[in-house]
Amino acid sequence: MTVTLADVAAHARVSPATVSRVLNGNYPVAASTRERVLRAVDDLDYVLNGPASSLAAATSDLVGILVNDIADPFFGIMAGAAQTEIGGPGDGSGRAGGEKLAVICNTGGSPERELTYLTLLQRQRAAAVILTGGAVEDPAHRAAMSAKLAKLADAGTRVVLCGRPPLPGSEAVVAALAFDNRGGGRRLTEHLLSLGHRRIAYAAGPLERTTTRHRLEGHHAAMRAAGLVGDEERLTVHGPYDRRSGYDATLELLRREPEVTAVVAANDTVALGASAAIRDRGLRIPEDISVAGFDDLPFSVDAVPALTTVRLPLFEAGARAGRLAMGKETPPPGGIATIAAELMVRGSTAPPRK
Amino acid sequence: MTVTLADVAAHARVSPATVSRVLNGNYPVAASTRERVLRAVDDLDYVLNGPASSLAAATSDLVGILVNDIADPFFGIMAGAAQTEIGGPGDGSGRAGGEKLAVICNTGGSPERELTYLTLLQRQRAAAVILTGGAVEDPAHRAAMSAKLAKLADAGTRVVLCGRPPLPGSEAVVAALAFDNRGGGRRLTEHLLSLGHRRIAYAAGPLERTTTRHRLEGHHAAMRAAGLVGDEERLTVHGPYDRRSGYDATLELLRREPEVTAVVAANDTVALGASAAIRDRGLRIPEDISVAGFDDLPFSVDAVPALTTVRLPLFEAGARAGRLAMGKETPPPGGIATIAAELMVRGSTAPPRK
DNA sequence: CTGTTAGCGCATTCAT
DNA sequence: ATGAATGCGCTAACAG
Repeated sequence: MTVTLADVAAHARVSPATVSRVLNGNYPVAASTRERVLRAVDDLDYVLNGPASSLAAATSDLVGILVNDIADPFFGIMAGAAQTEIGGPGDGSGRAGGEKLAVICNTGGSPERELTYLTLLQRQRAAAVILTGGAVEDPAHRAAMSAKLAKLADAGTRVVLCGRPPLPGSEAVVAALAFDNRGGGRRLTEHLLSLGHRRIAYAAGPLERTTTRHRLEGHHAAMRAAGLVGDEERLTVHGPYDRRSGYDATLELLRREPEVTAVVAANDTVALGASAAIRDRGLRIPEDISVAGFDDLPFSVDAVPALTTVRLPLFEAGARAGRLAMGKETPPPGGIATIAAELMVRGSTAPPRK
Repeated sequence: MTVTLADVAAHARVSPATVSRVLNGNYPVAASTRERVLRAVDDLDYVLNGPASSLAAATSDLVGILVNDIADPFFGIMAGAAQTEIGGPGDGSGRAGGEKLAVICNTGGSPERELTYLTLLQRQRAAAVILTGGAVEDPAHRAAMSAKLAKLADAGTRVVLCGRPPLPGSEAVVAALAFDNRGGGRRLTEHLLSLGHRRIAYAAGPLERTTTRHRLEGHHAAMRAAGLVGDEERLTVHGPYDRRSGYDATLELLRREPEVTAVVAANDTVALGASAAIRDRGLRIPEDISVAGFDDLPFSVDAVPALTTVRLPLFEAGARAGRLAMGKETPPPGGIATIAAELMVRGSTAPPRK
């Protein structure tokens, strides 16, 4: 019923070994034979048996890309870019030659699912794994991740981090591309301070995430440098990276401190929710309250007023991670690269009212 | 170096077959033996060899989810929902039991890549495939897709369509969940007509996409019913489903017909671009020009003014597609279900100026 | 309920 | 440059 490599060999009047060599292309084969084999492949509509191939070769062409929330363009952009780089342009025939199968796995931000996906990819003998976005900081989970990544690396899987800080003590990782969340956060708050803001509230992300912590640390560093200390706890509310969270957090922050003149959000999506809350309270942006985000997602420039934020080169970082995973690019020195974050000043921030 | 099932069997003092049965759980095994085996698995830190397993069983636990553009939340939401339903809640141990590996594949809207991914999944002997979003209408590609899906189905892969109309003449498909794009498009334009609009421009999606065509047909049906005929060509501009396209299309439409009082966009993202163009031309929304979108993505309610649009239950549809792919839900009668689209009237549409 | 046996389809030695 | 033979690690009959 199903066509095998042996069928192709018979049809082309060569040995199975020759067909294998033609298909994998990593061995000299006479041009005429190759052509005969390829014609047989087309004639019989043969499709390689991936599992059999992977079993024999002890490696597969699967590449996993783990994301925290695929409904969030932050991850969609990175994952899509990585996949483009890995999948290659395709040969236009739909026949699928030596292509890797780059696949995206959505952990939903759950540490358990993250580990489960890694196990599943390990089971498939994945060629590479890319981990994107902030990591959960729980020590037990960190240890479990280190161990798992080490095992993957042992089995020949290349591990790349994208938008995630390097795991201390894990030489398993080929390369780590870390965003400068701390620096971006600091410059953003410095911008607000330079406008004259002093009472700045922060609608933060989930507590135990590296991304959350680093952005917040940058904010605090700027505040401290301006001599603004002591109100950190009161002017910070944590929540998920979604619109609703930004809305609720902002209402709570305004309740705690009605004199707030600026709200910094954990990311652009949260900033959208924050803006809605501010407007629903009858306040104007930026006249009454300034709002700032982080990431510079595509919709941010279209917010009204346009959102001041910190741009992360998500597409470029994802593409680079893809190349690193493919071994198409040499890793940065020490395996670690910090990716710059650029302040984007737009209409949502302005000097506070007198 | 690498632990095999035989090692586990030796360690647990049972036969390899018994270990296999414990791991797959689809065969009676004495509780005491099972426990012994599981302990051996943990002791040796054994991970099943997926390729070997798939080869022997002639089926894998891979499920593919194809999307046109993963950076677009329209797809991210559906894909994430499907993946949640397929991956299951996880057992919290990260050990990965009988889980399927649900993976997202980004075609970038390219027909070639769509076919390539299907071949790759076919090669992996995928358990199921979910195709999301509009299809390309080129006849050659349609034929190639039908043939490919038939082959997949032959090999035991379950095929589910989500947000994509059924492929005529393809019984390969387990179920097709189609959005009521036509009905939604019609009701949206009827809403504008009822407000008093007559000169309505349309910033459409890519020409050859089913989604584009159906939404446009709904629009035309409403216009025709109102006796507005003849200006279709002049008041329609096609482009990709992105912000930039909406911006450019709207400038062009305003150039062609300065008296336009409403712009309907192919989707919410395009509507964002359209809104920006309108504002850049010094016009107000909705006082000077009304704007409407499609999909009701999360950010649409936060646009200023909030975007009138057509809500598609993306999460629910994706989840249902996931269950269908898993065989956890019985397909709709005839394998086809139409998913209702709900008009969401918000601030971006109002009666035209006198 | 458990053990034995025989492939699954291919890549890769070795030969030639 | 090609062919023949071996085994990758597991599942699925079939016995018992």
